[in-house]
Amino acid sequence: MFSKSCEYAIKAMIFVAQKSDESNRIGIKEIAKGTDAPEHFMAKIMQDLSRRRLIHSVKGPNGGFYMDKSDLKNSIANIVKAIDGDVIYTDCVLGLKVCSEKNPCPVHNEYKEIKKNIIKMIEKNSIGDFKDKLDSARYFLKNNK
Amino acid sequence: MFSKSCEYAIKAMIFVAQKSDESNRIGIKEIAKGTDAPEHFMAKIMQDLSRRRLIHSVKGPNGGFYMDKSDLKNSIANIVKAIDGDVIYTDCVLGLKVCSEKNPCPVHNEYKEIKKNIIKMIEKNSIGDFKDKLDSARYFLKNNK
DNA sequence: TAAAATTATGTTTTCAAAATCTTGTGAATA
DNA sequence: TATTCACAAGATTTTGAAAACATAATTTTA
Repeated sequence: MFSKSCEYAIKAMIFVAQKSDESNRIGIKEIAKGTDAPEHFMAKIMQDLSRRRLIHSVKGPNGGFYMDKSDLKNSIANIVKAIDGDVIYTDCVLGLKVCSEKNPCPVHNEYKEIKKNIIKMIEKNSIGDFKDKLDSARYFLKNNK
Repeated sequence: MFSKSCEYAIKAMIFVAQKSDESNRIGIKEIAKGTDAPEHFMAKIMQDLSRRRLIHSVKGPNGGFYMDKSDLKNSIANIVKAIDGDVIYTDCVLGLKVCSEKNPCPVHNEYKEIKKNIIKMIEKNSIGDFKDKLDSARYFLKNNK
């Protein structure tokens, strides 16, 4: 569904949303630990996210990543688009280059509804929504060992 | 969603369903051409499918692949399971090793419904259904050049 | 014996992951 | 107050493994 990078990105965004605010930043090491991701790989993903202005970062001592109010309003879809592009919006389940109403693959109509639901799911949910969920402590970003 | 191999497998199954019967087999070259797939790669996939008894094959002159009545009853799900295993049934959108009702990721509940629809889609549709669709000539297995 | 699937092996490409180097920033200190 | 040091993100490169794709040899059978 999503690339590994994208999975990590979503988890990281939710994690930072929950753990940080403007005056309380959080470093890569913690983010990697908290999301069960390889540190260096996560660093690269955080760079992408910050370059695309989905998250704020501060260098130097006491620096780190944080999200402000407007960052929290970003939808999951914005993250997905930043990392994976718009493949989820355009791709055909059977991998046809062109798959449309005029030129449908055999499963096009069946999949159309599903795709609609997927898009609805990632667009209607904002990072802020998940912050609240995680606060309730019934949801997880990694498996406890 | 599905692996490349799995996409090819589904296309090949639909193609053979449409083009062959017990006395009229179809060779790998034709299958590859008809589905826009690399010939040798497709050969390997056809082997898998035949080893798992989702399709029939005959060696030698005038040999090839074909589907009998019971083959046509196979669902898309059977192909997916044969090639990709049950990842589609068990995997978490965010890549958690364990993601369940007891231990849900933040998007678990949202994705649950979507997964249900995906499974319904691949289970309710048999290869035979798509054979009919393709016969109607409004559907495509490859892009015309 | 020729046609076709089957088997085995090899190459290329892609992607996740790791390592390393660079840049910017705050704080201590001489 | 200028200098230096340490910390943390930013950027680039390298490595490893898996997936995708290709070639060649081997059966099987009409």
